[in-house]
Amino acid sequence: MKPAPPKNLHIATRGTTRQMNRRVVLDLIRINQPISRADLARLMGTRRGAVSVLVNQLIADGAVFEGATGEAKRGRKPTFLYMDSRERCVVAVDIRPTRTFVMVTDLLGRQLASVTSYPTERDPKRFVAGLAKRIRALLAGHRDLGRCEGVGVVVPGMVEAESGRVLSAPNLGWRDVSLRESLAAAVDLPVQIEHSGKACALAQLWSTRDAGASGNFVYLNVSDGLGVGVVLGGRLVRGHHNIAGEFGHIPLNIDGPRCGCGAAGCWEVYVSNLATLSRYFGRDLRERPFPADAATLTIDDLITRARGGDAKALAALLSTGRYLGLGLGAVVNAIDPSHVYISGEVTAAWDLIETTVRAALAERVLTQSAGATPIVIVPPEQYPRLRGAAALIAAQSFAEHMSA
Amino acid sequence: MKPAPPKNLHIATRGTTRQMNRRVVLDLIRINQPISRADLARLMGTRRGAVSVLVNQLIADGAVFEGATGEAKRGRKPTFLYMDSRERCVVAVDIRPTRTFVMVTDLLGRQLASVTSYPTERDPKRFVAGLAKRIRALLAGHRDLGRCEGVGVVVPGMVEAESGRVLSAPNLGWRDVSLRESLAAAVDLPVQIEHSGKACALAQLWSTRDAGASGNFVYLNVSDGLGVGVVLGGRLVRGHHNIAGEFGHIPLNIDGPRCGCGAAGCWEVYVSNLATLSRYFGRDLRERPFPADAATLTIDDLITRARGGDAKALAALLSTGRYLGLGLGAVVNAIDPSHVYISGEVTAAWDLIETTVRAALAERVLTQSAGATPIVIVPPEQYPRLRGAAALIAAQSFAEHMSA
DNA sequence: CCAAATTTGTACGGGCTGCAGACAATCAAT
DNA sequence: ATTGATTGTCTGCAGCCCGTACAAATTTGG
Repeated sequence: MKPAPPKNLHIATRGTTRQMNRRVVLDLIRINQPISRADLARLMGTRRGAVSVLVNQLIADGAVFEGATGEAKRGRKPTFLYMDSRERCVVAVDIRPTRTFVMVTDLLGRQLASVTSYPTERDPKRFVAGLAKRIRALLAGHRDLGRCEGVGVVVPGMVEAESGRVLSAPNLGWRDVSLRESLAAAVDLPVQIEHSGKACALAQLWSTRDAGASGNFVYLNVSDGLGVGVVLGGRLVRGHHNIAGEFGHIPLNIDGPRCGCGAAGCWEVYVSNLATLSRYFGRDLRERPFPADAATLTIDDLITRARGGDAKALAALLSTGRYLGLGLGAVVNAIDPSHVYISGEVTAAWDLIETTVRAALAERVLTQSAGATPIVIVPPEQYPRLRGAAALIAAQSFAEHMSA
Repeated sequence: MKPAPPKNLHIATRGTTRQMNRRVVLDLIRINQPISRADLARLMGTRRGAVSVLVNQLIADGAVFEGATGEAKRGRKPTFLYMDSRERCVVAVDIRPTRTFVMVTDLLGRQLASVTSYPTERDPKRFVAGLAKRIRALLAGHRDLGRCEGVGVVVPGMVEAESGRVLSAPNLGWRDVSLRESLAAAVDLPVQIEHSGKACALAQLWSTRDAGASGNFVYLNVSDGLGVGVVLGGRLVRGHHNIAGEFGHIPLNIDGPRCGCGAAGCWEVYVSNLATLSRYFGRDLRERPFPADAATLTIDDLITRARGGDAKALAALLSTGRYLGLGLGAVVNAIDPSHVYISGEVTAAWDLIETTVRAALAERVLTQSAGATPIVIVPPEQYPRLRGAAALIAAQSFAEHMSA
């Protein structure tokens, strides 16, 4: 009789050392590709012999492949190593209240075909049916992209980690929808669902150069809602029920306007696109939900008007900027990140609102250094949310090569 | 020429496995002592031979010692192992705005002598001189306690990790005080300084049974200020500048009363002891700082009055309870902890305010499960802050046995 | 064109580690 | 006294990294 399994207690066995280094090698190849065995050894501070064994094992497992030989000023030319992402693709889906976006990427999250979008069907059942139909058609039309490894989906709401059920997505009106199960059955592919903020943070973590090294950052996605993802110590913070990071629903004012989540005065209510537009139209923010059919004007239009000299538009943006900075101050106080990444439509007006944001941040922050926390804008051209969706599948496919 | 050192990149070497298991064994002995080698092997799921080697090495290093043989129903009696905390002690110091508390503990944080306290001197230089004098006298009078391993100090403010300087402690009126350096010179002992919330969380982490296993919790200390410590994945969250976890300064209302930190409407302003007392006296919270000499009434007195039927006292407490729950909702949304620990004077009235706290928490939280997050009260008899101070030294002394 | 220098990737012995099973010591129950 | 169970140790084995040496590949210098 084998002894009881060590539950949640990291005992190191003979193979643990190999596993750890295997992971490091795979990470380094992913980040620095193309790279040679000798360069890996230099980066890791080990001998070339050690990495050769690891690399050859990864090649045998199909995680890595040898490409063309590289150039060297003197001496034998190195053989470059690449992540093996050939003939495999991922479907990334971004569900938003108004429209749903679909993209095909490779295993590294690189775009392989143009992004398509269509209006979001609010009924879960019909939504799944429509999405599955589009995914099947997309893959049938692009057989050259290789085998599809899975579908990654980001939603503006909370997701249960194990089951992939959407617990609550107020902006979609969804509650307890078993999205993963039904979609997986409809497309006959592995499906991963995650909160948009968490997924964006995950993608950012993956594409960061110094992977794992002091990875303490916060990712903010400002759009219909306010999605936040937190990475601490190189790991995405999930919390006990996988609902950590909901900074969008910390209060700016507990007596403020009501939020879709049921509470009052959440940060999200002050900085979402809807909030900015409502402010422009002079409506009371308390009249939420704002009638959607009346809002033909988009945030992009608003920014254009602000640049064109519309004082009311500029004021609405600056007001959003101020609230953004105030809430950011709370986040910085709580997390003390080394960076803050922000994406979303409103970042197109960053040059207009930056000083306002920073001033508001400094107002609430406890030290000068915290007030100087670098803010990095992630431009919409990078499709951060779709990249996050792709990362969900890529990370999983990656993990398979870790333990084997 | 050795290759460059692997910067922030966890490469596993030959000895890494041993180090990891050494750590696990030491942790298990600390938590479960007294324990035998055979029981350790069962807990870890390894063979007895493996743990024997580890244990004997720890004994040789003086981290662990063999005690009396234990009892067994059948077979050979096991030899119990203990953390070697004999003839070593730690001085724990809790600096609070009104009084400073001092206690002597062993390396496990167990109280060895009665707690003493004296009024806090606000001038840093004179404070250090007075504290050093008392520590020297205390140790001279208790030579039976063995060699002092160091002095752990908790302060209500931010501390720079490397230098041990107090960056800012508004409630003490301190700013950029090099406390560790000066105190270490005055008492000629190692000194560790830390924020009270972080230290309490650290102590809680250490005394928790399942060390490291899904250690996701938040520690709240409600007293003169609001000290918060966060533990995620079994690790204390420090952040980039060691100022993470300052949830005391997230806003409940950005237009609220001014806080000592410079911002407005911080959670701390609504739930600190001063806030509760001010509410009882009917003063406007905006008149901060409250005149200290006028406040001869303590929170404990207030609670006594509330129990005696003083409706105003009860109302003040319930109001604090409501704000406590509202802020707690923000913390739970952000961190999604498995537990919340709360200590501080006001917890003596927990039976009076619990339902109010829970109702307010549920109001702001996003899921039902999050609203049911267990709240554990840490009673003042356990001296949580002093235990936290002791843990600072114990953890360090512990770490020395990890790598060697 | 050839030899020296340089770089890459591989091969082999050594040391450290955990793994598995056997063994002596110890103690209660029979 | 015998039996059976339990503890702690010991010994051979396999896995892994470390250090060194070595062949292959390529540029540089004459």
